[in-house]
Amino acid sequence: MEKHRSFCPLNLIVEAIGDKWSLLILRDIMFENKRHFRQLLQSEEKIASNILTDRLNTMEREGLLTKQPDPDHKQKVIYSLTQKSLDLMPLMIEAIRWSLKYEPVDKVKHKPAVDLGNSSSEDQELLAKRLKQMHGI
Amino acid sequence: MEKHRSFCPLNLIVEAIGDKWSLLILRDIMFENKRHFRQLLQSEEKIASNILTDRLNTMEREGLLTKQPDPDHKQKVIYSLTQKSLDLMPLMIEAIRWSLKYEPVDKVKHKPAVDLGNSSSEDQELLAKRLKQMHGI
DNA sequence: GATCAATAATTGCAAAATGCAACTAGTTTT
DNA sequence: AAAACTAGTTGCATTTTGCAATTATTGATC
Repeated sequence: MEKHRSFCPLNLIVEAIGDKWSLLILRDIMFENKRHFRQLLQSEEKIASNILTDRLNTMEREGLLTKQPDPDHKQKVIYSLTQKSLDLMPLMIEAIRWSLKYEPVDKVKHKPAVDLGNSSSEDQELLAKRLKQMHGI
Repeated sequence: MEKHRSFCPLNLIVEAIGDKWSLLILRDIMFENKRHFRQLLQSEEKIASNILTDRLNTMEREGLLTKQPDPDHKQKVIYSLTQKSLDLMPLMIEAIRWSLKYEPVDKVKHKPAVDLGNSSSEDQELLAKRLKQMHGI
């Protein structure tokens, strides 16, 4: 099952989150406070529900997410970040910075991301702390 | 042709380099000093030649690489970094750090990458400068 | 100058990943 | 009881990737 093309750090992260959707799902959980399947389904990029299911399960298996039943709603599942996925924040911030420099980012619609790209490391620490509380890490 | 799923910075970078190979090709050019097709073909991960061709062309179109004929070797092509791809270095370093923390990196075989992950920002600046010279940026 | 090896690809076909629309079984709301 | 909502599942079409063989051109060797 578990087979790696190589044990190069860059390859390993590509294998882990280098598909077209995983990082966007984590973005929505991390920065948009989405915690339910239905919310994640409503991303701007319009992920298909079967892909979403697959990615959520894969990322759970990889330790990037945890699932728990919603106590207020028997049919809802709450998705939470782990330390492992939270630790992708620095990478995501570098990604945002790069895109801001080179890609046609909609800076109005995505002002929170822009702000994050420009935030100090203290602000990032603060956000990380807040997320850790919210996600019970 | 040019159609984006959204103009979110994270989505745009995923669209640009979020496939299974682009980042590894850039890694080989950036950190392994590979400059020719044949060298890139010999990556540890065993990329197929048609995929390599496709990614090189795509990345050239995206401004992540430039091609030039090798003056010493009429049938060789030299691939060079651009400022745009060089500016992915901070992201790659964060990626390396994350993998070192969470993935089964072979730290012996990939010592240069490990060292890069642990390097100071001064060392990174120095490397960037050296690469800029080598690639004529 | 004929042969052989190396170069950057290209081609054809198989396999895997993704996309899309409809559907499901159970749950909550009205 | 009916309607709407929940996290998925299913089936099928399209796209991307993987693999092996092949190609046209150039350079090096004999």
